[in-house]
Amino acid sequence: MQPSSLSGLPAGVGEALEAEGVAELYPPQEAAVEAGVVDGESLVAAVPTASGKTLIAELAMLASIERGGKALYIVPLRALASEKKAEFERWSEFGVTVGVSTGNYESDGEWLGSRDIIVATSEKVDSLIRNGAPWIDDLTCVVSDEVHLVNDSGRGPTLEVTLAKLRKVNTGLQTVALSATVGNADVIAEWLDAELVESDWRPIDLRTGVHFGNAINFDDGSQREVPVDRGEEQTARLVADALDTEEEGQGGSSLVFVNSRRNAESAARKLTEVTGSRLTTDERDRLRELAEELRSVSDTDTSEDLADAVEQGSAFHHAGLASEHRSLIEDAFRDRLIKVISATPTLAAGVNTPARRVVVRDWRRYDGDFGGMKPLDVLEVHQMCGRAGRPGLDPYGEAVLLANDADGMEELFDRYVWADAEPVRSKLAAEPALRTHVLATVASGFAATREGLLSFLDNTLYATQTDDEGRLTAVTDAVLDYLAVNDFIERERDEVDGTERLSATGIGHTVSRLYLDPMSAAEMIDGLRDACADDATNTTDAMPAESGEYERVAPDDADGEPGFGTYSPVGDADDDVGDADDDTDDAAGEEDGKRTDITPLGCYHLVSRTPDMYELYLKSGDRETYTEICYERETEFLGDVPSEYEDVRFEDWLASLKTARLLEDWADEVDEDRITERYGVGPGDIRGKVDTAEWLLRAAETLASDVEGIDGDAVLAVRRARKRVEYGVREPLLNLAGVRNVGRKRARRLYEAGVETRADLREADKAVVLGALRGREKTAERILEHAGREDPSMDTVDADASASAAATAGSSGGDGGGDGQSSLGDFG
DNA sequence: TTGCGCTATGTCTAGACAGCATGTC
DNA sequence: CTAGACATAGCGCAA
Repeated sequence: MQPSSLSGLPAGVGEALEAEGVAELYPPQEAAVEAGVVDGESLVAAVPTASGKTLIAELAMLASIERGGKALYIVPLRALASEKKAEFERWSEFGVTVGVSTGNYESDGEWLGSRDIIVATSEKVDSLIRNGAPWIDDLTCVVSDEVHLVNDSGRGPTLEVTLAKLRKVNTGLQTVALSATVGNADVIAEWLDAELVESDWRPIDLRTGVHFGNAINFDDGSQREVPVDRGEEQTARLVADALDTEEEGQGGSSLVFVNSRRNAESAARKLTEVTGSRLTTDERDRLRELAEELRSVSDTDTSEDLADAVEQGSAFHHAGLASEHRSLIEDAFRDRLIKVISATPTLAAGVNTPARRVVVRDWRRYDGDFGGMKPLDVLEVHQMCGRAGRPGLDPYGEAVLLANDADGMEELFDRYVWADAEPVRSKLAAEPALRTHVLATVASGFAATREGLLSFLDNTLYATQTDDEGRLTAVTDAVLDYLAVNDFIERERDEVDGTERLSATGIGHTVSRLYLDPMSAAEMIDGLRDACADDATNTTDAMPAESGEYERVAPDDADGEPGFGTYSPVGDADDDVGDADDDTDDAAGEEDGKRTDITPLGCYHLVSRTPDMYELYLKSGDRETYTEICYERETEFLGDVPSEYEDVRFEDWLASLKTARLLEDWADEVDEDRITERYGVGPGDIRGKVDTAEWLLRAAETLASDVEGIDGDAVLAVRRARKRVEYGVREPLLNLAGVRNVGRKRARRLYEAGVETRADLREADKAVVLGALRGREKTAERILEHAGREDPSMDTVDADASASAAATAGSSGGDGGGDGQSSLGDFG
């Protein structure tokens, strides 16, 4: 079937596709057309990755737009949103416009309504529905990419409920669901009233095999000789073999999947021996440049190790990397500059990074709940394998699993090579998921009674899958109780017909719109109220002692009451607790003359113990460290501190305290590398935590001003804490850090040089500013401009030496151009 | 006593969505 | 029911 033979598309689209090289539709695409995607039929396409799924979606969207409609494309990852947008923008010559909306990035509110195609994450779509985005009603076509995500217990329910809502608002909405090949695509099709196209067809052949001994044994019965010498690593040998195989003059790059960050890093280091000796001089030069760029992203060991490996043509990839690291690596890999990446599953589901050969080195991963090493899902391994085969470069892709012996090889063949992916199962009937979605469903008017709610939930995948109707009802009732107790919904019995009416309270609406887990909201409200109540009854001793030591007093009543231990301050310090270099006293706190007992640490702990913040893991020794801090700073926590004897709860509390301390360190201008070292995290983790904290603190501010019993001082305290964590600076630097292109580092340098505020920036001696910014004229000019200075030009200005010295003394190390990584507007 | 190399024991473990609008004399 | 890479402590031994 030729693209130009399709009717219903905007004029010229078929020809344009043919000009792009799509002479014939792929078989699955043809099947989709036959099933009626171009005519507005709903469709589930369960086909392998990179087999032209996107084109199926494009045909549906373009045809829908041609009929005067509007399309929504739901992506599973923020990073994919921009990738898809760029892809769809090639239709702009046919008048098709594209907009993106994710938590991160938004191509302007009102404006979205005028776009023909909108790309968004499922959570963002959910949020837009909750907030009543007007264009939702205008949708005629929705595409859900990677629908098998409904199987995920954390995020699946959101996708499920969101699709149900879209279809409810918009009867006759064309639903196109793109899925990996899963065990029960038919059930998904049944749920969505859609036609089903299922296929294993791939445009680039994929050979899957298992390496054992001296050869890879492929699923098609062929073998490839890859002898492993004694003392040599299987992985290294396979990567070398791919590189040495010249196909059309190209050595093939590889992707190695491993099961932990540490393994990813150590594998990358080992693989430098393979890649380093196979580089041209030109590649070496370009890699050195890339390495410098990577180093300047962040002053951490992770950054350094990554750059060292990259200089040799090898890289690692995991969520501890900063996002700038990740995209630099991905781009360089696509450009074939980097020869091998060893990665955790980040890369399996993320942006498109095909390789000639994929090596699945580890097929088991630690899982605490499982109690050991758990075999990966078949679906996950298939996704990894699916990354093999670069379109236009490789005649076929190779995916290789590793076995140590014949038995192992047989097991891998049975378990993964021959196996079909697991069926997808809805995870909706769980309290955390329903807590959020029941509230949102009631708040945004999709249901007004318990029965209405249950009948709405009948439109979900869960309902079409389950044979146990009772379970969903039971969990829903439990959740309704929870929401009512916490004052998020109201239940009123109608005197006439006896039905129970459900409605969201004011605060319930707010929680729904803020996209908070109601439990997070409840925790934050309780904590802040508690602090304000203490404040009112206890104004004189509410002041936290600056350096006081606290000694725990065991609960005085040993009866069965599950109460909390009581703690009281003790005047005399008898030992030296805490790092000397780590004083967190915040002199600036007193500057406004009004002391509130809500400290940043208190705020950070409050949001850290919320279910919306995922926990940092307590390592050995952490228990003691943080128990100690818990007593030392007992007065700062908002709400009750659980007793040390209440094991599980206390453990969670300490884990949250660890997160809170990380945030506090960040807000105290502790160097990034100190933080990564101290908490055992990567630069990417810090950014993630900071972002989440920022979001939750902002939500806490909104809640606090909406709710009874929380005073204005508390709101201000939360705001201050939020700004400090947002910019990563102490109080006095807040003003400076608000200037674009001034992050925590530049703000500190300017401050040390005597430029203390935005206003100073406009008045200050340019030589001083330039000195503080280490002589970088362009940076200085941009900053002055953003500060509102009339004449930002730095021509004829010489850097002031003493300012430069003061600035350097203030911060450690860190050269390279990309400093100030905490500022959003930074560029390379 | 010092230094070395070995083994027993202990430690640690993937990923990632959301909101929101800034400041000024 | 289930792991494995790596670091560190602890030990025996030889010089």
